[in-house]
Amino acid sequence: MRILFIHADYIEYEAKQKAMQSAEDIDKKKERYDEALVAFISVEEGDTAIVDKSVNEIKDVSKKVNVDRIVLYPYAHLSSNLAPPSEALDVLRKLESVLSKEYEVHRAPFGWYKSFVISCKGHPLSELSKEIRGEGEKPKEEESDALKAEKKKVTYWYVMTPDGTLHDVNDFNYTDYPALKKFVEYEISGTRAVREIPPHVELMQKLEIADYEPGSDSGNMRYYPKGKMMKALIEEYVEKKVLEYGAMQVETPIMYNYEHPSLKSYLNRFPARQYIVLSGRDKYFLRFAACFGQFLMMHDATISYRHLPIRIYELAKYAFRREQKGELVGLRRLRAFTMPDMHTLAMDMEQAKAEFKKQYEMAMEVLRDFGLELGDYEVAIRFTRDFYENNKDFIVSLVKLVNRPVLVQMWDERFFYFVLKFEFNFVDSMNKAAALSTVQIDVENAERYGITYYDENGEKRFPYILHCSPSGAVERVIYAMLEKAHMNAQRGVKPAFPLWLAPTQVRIIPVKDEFLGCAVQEMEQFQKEGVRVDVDDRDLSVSRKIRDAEKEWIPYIVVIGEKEKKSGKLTVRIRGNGVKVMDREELLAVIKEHLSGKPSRPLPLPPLVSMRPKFRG
RNA sequence: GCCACCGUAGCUCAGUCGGUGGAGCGCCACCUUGGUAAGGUGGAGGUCGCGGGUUCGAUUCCCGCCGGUGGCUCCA
Repeated sequence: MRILFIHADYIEYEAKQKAMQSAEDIDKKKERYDEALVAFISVEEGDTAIVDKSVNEIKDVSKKVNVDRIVLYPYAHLSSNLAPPSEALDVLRKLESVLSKEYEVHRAPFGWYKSFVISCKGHPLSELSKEIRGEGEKPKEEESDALKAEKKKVTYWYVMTPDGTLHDVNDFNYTDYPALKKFVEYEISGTRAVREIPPHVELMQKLEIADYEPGSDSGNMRYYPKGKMMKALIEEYVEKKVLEYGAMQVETPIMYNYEHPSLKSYLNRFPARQYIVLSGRDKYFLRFAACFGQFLMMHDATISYRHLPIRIYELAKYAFRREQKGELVGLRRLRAFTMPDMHTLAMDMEQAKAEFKKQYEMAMEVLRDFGLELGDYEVAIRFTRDFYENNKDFIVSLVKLVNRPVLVQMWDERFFYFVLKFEFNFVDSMNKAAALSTVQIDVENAERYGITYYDENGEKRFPYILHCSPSGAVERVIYAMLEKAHMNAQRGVKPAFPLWLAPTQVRIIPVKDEFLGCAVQEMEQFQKEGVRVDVDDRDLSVSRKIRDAEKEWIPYIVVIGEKEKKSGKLTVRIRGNGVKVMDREELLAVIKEHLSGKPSRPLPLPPLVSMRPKFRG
């Protein structure tokens, strides 16, 4: 059976004349139905056996478009393998009677030439065709171009273990890797989550990190002082990392001309997801990654094989993707986001692979410094069959580096621009996955952009290009940290940020006003050492101030009163780890150990808590 | 983009079967000077998301829009 569904504002039809002897007798020739799901149906040989299945298909579609009125419209033109009219009418009547139990069902007369007018709603689900077959029946082979293109997309899913074995995703034993299981489900079938606000959204607001900005387009956030500081630190950290790795930092424009030939052919590969900027009569699109500017720069550069590999880096601030409304969530998916983007030109596949592996290791280090360890994220490695056949050991070596099973996706033929890609994916408390770090080996864009280098013989050649974001979007890193903290809290572990990212690292609480002076003196000692420290000078009880500090996830809370003034020691409440009496130097040593090698920034808010506005509630 | 639900004080929410509203937190003032997760009293604060419609009268009912969330689709 073949069905063409149209979700219609209305359909009108009129039976004109009988098309066959066995046409139904009818009393009313003209009908009109509003707000209906119209099913144009060709009944094929043997369909009597699959009436139930067809009913379910129709119900399924009705549910998706949320209609309770169904019009069954006999339509022979969808198939060249029609059932005899008597059988067809019988099947249609059965459909009608079964569906009538739950829906308002109308059936257009069978065996008539009819005129009709239909108004299709035009949303993505409003036009849909289905072919329904019984078990064991095979579709007729028709090798259209579209089908061939579809075939290229044939993808194979596996789980690869560190010993290099490819396991069927359905047979793999996930007992020790529940998050991998969730990730695999998310990738292959999508997940169904219960209805609730994502935990990180509540946290980003409560902690005054980021918030929605109704005055802008959706997916463009505001960042409060604490959030801005965290973002800046993350950016500085990644930047330091890639510069140490050997990248050259550049800056390129955020908007590009629609008509530029290289850009045009790149854009045409993808559905329109750009922000458009009109400047006078010219049309520009906002970049969705830093590729464009860097590729155009490399196009104009003169490069020798002796220079390779060369790496250029830019913090794409912002990258813009006009994602669909329904896809935007908190900090997980945005329309404007900050993405560290590094491109490496490699002479040949060997060099590309060597770089790929180093960047993979760098990405692991980067995530670790954000407090995301192996096991907090799931690895996906994707490649073409060709690449796999020629580089099995290389791929296995990547899996060995993380020493845990990873999701593998393999395509028969290349239909993206890359032959190899990995991502580190964070799986959140709602079982949604989001890609963080990624590296890809691009075999297509050097040619598209005319990026070349001169080889030993002075011949122009196209390099391979690696795309690398060691951390993924900065906002998404914060999302992952917040979600991890939330999952910790659910397990009874106090949620916290890595010390180097905590907006306040040490809070000093004077027991009463007369110790405020001591508290401020103590604060200055910590300030001198570059620690983000503040004093809660508000007229509140000690326990109240402790409570507020805990709610801010402050790692070290120092209470100062009579005792401390006399002894010169500090009473320190260590987050999640009780209260300890220690020397200032001792505490400083612990803090400095955590901070070594990380960028630092001053306190994002006034040092006296009483001087701070509330940005939210 | 589609479907569904939601939008009341800065925040979290209650309420009005159509007659312009309330609590807790926060804020302000006063009292309290405190020892590791909420000290007390009082006060100010609202175009009930925005725009139309119905009505003598709309925060409440209807339509449209904006924003948020979930699902679908999507995710270079």
